Amino acid sequence: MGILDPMTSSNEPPDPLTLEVVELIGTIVARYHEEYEQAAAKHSLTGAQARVLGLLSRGPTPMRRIAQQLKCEPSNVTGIIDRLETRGLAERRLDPADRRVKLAAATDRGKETADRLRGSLGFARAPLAGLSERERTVLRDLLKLMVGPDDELPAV
Amino acid sequence: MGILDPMTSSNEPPDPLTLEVVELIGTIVARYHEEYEQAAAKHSLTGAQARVLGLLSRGPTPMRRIAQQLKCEPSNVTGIIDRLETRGLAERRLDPADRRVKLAAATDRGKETADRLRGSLGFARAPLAGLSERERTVLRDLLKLMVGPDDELPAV
DNA sequence: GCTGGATATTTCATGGTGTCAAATAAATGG
DNA sequence: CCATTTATTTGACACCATGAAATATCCAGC
Repeated sequence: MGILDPMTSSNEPPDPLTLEVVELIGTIVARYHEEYEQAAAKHSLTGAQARVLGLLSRGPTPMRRIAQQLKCEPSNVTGIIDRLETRGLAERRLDPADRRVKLAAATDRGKETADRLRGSLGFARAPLAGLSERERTVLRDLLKLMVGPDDELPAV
Repeated sequence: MGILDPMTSSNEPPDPLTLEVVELIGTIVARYHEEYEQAAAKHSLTGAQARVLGLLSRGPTPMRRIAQQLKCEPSNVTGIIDRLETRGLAERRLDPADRRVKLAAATDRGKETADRLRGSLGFARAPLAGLSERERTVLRDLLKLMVGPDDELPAV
């Protein structure tokens, strides 16, 4: 399971090395979020709106699926899409295959915004610039080990 | 500067390796947050409340300082402390040195809660369990390179 | 000492995010 | 055809967050 899996958060004495890594990750997480919000704000979007718009830019998506990716209740997505819709960045379409579902889709303006957003989100590149290709390869492999088998794709 | 430093988020073609690392970090960030919220929820706290309680467990803290650590407006802290206070986890004290400031402090119950919280927050240990000591050392060094000089401490 | 400007906190209005429960509509399987 | 399940929305509520304005206090300079 994940980082917080209760079954594995044992009572072993936390060794200093592990604690150091944990703290480093905490720092990275804090920066990542802070800067993600800032990037979104530059386009007058909240973090949630930016995330959803990013999802939509991959193609029309059922409301339910968005909720799953965001790990929140479907009723919450309604509001987020509402706000994107009133700003002309997204629209609702009917799914011809199943009349219960509504597909949220990015409008052209929405796609543009998502593109510009992705541009300013090249961010995590910056700190990696200080690493050689060899170092980045090692880092990737270690992170992969940490993350485990990729059965779910990130919504960020 | 930080991860999102606009001066360095250049227009170079993003190489696939870097993108992969970025995505992995995104995954870790998402998990970290999700599981932090869950851990807080187990103690009937929101993420923000858990963070503040963690801060308070280090000692009485002026409202202003809390806002700085959370990187939010002071007026926001008022509400968070209010809610912790009505639940008997925190209290406001007057600063004898400066009668303008109020010190938020964890009550005994608040300290207990913070301790239990810290316990369930050993989480990031779990995914590191799969790494050997040697691997963790390499990971630490690479992350250190990424994070850069530690001039600010994380509030998470 | 007094006064003017800075500082710390709170209050109020407002908006976004999130949950839960209930309503509606449509699919699906007996 | 009917009961059940599934997808979405609505409404009520709590929390987080901001910004502007009010209050109280400090502090510097006169």
